Amino acid sequence: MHWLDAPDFDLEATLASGQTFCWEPISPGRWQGFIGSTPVRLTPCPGGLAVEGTVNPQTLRDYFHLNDSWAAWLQALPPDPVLQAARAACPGLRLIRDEWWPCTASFICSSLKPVPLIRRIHWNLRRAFAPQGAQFPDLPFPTPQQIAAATETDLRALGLGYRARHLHAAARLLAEGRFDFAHLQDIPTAEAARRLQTLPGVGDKVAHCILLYAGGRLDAFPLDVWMIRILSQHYRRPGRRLRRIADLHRFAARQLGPLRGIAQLFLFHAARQGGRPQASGNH
DNA sequence: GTCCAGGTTCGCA
DNA sequence: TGCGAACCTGGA
Repeated sequence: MHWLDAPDFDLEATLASGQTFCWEPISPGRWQGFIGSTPVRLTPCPGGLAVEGTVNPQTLRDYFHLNDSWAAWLQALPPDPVLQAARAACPGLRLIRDEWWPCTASFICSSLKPVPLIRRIHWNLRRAFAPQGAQFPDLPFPTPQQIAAATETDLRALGLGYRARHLHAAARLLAEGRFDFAHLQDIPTAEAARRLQTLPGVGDKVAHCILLYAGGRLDAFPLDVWMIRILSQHYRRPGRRLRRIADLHRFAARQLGPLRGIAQLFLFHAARQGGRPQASGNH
């Protein structure tokens, strides 16, 4: 057990905010999970975290952006009143940085599921592909090869529903080398999102989640029902309706700037604290 | 029993 | 292009 100095950091908000599903609560406030393939248990303490595990402190800091660049990014966000209110509502919220495949697989499973159920599916996958009876920390996320080798029926039994077909097909593309996350590195975010959408079950929203939460693309902007509602409620200009996804992305870029992924994190979290979004049909 | 959840895909104008 | 319906499932 060691100690990590982390003032102004809200572990609970960060891990429960739906960015990552690689963590599960084990008792009030206490979480266990994985940074990449490294198992960690974290307990919040005044001014920081108690850390169980062999994780390198710098790795932990990078994962939660507990470093100088975070303050600089916050400084660079636009002085937008709605965004400032959202930031004030949860100043300790941070962006995390997961690995490509667990992040992608989890978000393929996320459609029309609330966060706790997505997390359950994620951990079902870890447990289903581990040796019988294995427990934390011996629960690595299954590889694309492992998931591709399973059947769709196997996956459905883990609570995936119709998403099983998508996850299985996406895993096959990766296992067969027909899709490689490395090819996303040096291309613009919009192009990277288009390439990610060649994976079954990955549409615009999920692609942007993957780019923000695994790719570290701060200009990725997941447009879910919450964000669409926020944009239309707070930023809509009279007489102009934003309907098309491309229009919404352009509008978000203008309104929230190149770090709009960070802005999204706060806006989304603040909106969720406020209650359910209105039913607004499919998007 | 009914409704809904951080969406994607498919078919059809 | 753009719209609407279908899709699994668990929890309120």
